[in-house]
Amino acid sequence: MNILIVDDDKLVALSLKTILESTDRINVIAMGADGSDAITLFEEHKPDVLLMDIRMDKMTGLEAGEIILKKHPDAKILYLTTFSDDEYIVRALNMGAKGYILKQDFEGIAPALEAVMNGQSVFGEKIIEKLPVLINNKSRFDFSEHDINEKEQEIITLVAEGLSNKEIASELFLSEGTVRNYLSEILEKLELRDRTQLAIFYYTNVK
Amino acid sequence: MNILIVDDDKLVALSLKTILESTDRINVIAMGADGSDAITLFEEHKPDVLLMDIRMDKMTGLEAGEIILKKHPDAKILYLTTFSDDEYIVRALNMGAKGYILKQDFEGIAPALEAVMNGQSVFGEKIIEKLPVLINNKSRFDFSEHDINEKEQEIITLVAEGLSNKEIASELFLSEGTVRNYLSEILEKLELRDRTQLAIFYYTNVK
DNA sequence: TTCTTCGGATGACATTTGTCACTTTCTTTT
DNA sequence: AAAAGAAAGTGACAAATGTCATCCGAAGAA
Repeated sequence: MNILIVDDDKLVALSLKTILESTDRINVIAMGADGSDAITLFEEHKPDVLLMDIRMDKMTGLEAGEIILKKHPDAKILYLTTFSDDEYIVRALNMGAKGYILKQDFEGIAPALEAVMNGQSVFGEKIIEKLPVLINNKSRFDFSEHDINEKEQEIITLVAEGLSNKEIASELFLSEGTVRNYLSEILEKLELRDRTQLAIFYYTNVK
Repeated sequence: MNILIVDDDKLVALSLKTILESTDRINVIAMGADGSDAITLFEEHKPDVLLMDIRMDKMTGLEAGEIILKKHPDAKILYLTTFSDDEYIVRALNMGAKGYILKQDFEGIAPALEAVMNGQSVFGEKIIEKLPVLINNKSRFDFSEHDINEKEQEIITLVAEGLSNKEIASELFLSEGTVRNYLSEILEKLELRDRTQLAIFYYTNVK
């Protein structure tokens, strides 16, 4: 498997090369330092996978990627970056990049390359967590971190379905007063004012 | 790396096992045939990665995944499926699955598992192609079709931001009573009961 | 000029909601 | 057995909410 590495940080590029070449299936055929390098080196070597940084002088990895993909729609480009900017993720996805992983977990780059080689796409942990947000503005919320117990979660769900306290009570076989007490507790824990804000919270942060 | 395979098609499950065990780093510790198997076997073996089909009798892989992830948020679940249904992809992403790949390219499953093991997420080619569509497909609600005028829209927006009638009134330089009247009108038009349902409506249909 | 419409406002009313203090009952802990 | 917690409930209260009939003034339409 022939890889082209493009990164303006020589140190990063070199350590990547070292790591990747320690595996026997991967061969680094060339290295570049910016977007225009990426384009010329890609043309010259036709690597199986192009492993490229996003932020670079002269031409960013995204621009270079767009140009390369226009000419070679099957090019496999795997982005490598230090931060996870929403804009970048969307743009990379739209152009048809094969993945977007964070430099920080570079021990995992070799298998990621293997997967890309097999036609799959790979995303780093931090990246994938953002996808639900991008898709429908929903992110996952960890109830346990806010001391929200099982029963409270049920109530939150029902509030988010638009039920009244009375309806929730009969749904859960509790008295209306109890539901009110629970809800009051929930609102305090989440620092919200009323059930509407809770529903909003649910739809913007949970699920 | 210990893997749990769950698929109701014995043949598929067996060939997966064979393929995966031909690599030296992967060890299949157990196999199940439906969602409830997945849950019990997961509890019993605590596999590094759970490789699971989506469509199964009794309990689907998605339901099982949700249950497992509720108890073990760090569980690594990789879905394996024959088709690429939008609904499923979104649901899998929302729950926090580590990937979603098509059975058809099962030669690539081993590296996908490696990548997942390294904390990354892997998606099949056909799957990732759908993501941009999903991201840009935020359904938009056509207010004009429901006779919702300009002012009413403003109020809806503010309700969806969690403001009280009083706050909305001062925001819009109206009296609280007027806001109440408007809101009452809106609720009737949209056939909703209260502001919470309106907020929910907003977050599920608008934007 | 009247008539009508429309945006906005009032006031009154019944409900719903959120808060709080306190009780009961059952289960754990000590 | 006594103490300490949960889980659930009660009653009371203030505030917010939703509904309705009605009113007012300005802008158009007849």
